[in-house]
Amino acid sequence: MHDIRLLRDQMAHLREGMRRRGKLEELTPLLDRAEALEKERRDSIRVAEEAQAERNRISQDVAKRRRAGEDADALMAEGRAIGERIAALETRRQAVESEVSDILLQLPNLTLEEVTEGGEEANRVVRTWGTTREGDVGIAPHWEVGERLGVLDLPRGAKIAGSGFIVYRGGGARLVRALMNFMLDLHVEEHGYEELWVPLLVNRATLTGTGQLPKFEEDMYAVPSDDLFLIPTAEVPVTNLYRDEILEPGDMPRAFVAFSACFRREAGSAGKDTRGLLRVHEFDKVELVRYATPETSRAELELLTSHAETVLQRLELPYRVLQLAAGDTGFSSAMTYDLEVFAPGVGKWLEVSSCSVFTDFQARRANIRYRAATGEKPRFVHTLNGSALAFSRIIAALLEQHQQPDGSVRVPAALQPYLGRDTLR
RNA sequence: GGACAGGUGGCUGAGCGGUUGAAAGCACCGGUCUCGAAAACCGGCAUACCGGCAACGGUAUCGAGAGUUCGAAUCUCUCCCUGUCCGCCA
Repeated sequence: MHDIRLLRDQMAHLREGMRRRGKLEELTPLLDRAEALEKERRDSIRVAEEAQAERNRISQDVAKRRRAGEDADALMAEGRAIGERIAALETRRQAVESEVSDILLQLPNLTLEEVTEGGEEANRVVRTWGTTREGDVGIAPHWEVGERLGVLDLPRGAKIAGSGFIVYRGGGARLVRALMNFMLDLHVEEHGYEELWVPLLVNRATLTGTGQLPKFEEDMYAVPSDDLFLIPTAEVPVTNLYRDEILEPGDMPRAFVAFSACFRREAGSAGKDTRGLLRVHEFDKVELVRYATPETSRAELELLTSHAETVLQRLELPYRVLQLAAGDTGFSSAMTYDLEVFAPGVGKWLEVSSCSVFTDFQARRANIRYRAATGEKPRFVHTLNGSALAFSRIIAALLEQHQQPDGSVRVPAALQPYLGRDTLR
């Protein structure tokens, strides 16, 4: 969410930001409306507050007369009339304010200067790592090798829950557990993150804080009887950890890592990438979240991304890093790197991580602040997050990239102590 | 799920429906005293928004929301949270 003050004194800047995302034409009516409403909002505040001040004066007079034993009926009648006027003004003011904030919630974040303009086609590969097995013949897609090795049981997953719900078994089940421990240990012990274990069910206030609500309610699994939702990512509970709080000097920066299952209805993507593990309703993920100061957040994006990359390197999976163009950058993000790993069995680059800096866009919405020094005014933190990493696509990539001619799968050295074996066969 | 008891400023804790933004204490900041410190004393000390160059003025906020009233921290209702006891349960 943007600062409402932008509507007052930085309209040109705001319009330019929308243009860079390729959204100016679409959003111009909203921007114009918001600019006018903000003016009306301030006018209506002034008028309503003047009426309230008068009512307060009258009430004081009533009290004074009462104490003096004088008659106050006329004043009370006047107060009643003003009360009605105030109610009307308040109603109007609330309508204006809620329309402004509705619009504000629909405007995407401003991307950083260095983010290139344009849509998906303007995404830039900033670096690659490792050698892909693109073109190697005879590499089976992960669902085939997974079923053959007995590590995946897709039909039974579909039976007990539905398509897009996975049963891992034997070495596959242990692989999930191994990935969890491997990634958490790496980030805690080598990268300095605080480990968290968080609820998978969260309330509306939390989802509103990170922006899933009110706009994306349809994308989530819900428990209506208790008004709770299954989290689509650990970003939601973790970023909200300090919602409505002020961090004191010395509490910054913060770095959190959490494992969680993630639940996505994928309502709009039926029929796309439905085979195997590429797009599922429930998957596991280790998520990194950082609270930074405005001065360091840009540099922390590089740091966070490098932490996610380390996981891929240790798993010996070739990958590339994409810097997303403004038009492809997510709604709340100011700058995003996507990490894509190559899966030779399906012949595709798979997105396994998205590392973003949100500037103060999320923090304003979730009201997460910090004090740089004792006595100073609180400022909004800058939030960052990135997956490190999402399991199901990583498992797909492992089953394909490390597939041997005999159909077995080599386990990368970093994972062997966690998995207790060097080959899945 | 049931029964009680609560939710007031950074903390503790007062608060008859009418100068209560809110007593008092602690903490914190400044000053006096002191070689310095402690103690003592004096003063200051919430946030947000609106208007104003500013001084300052105004409005709102006592868990959240709605209501009663000329006027609500104080009365009514709904919800949320915390504590204790009971029930149920991995």
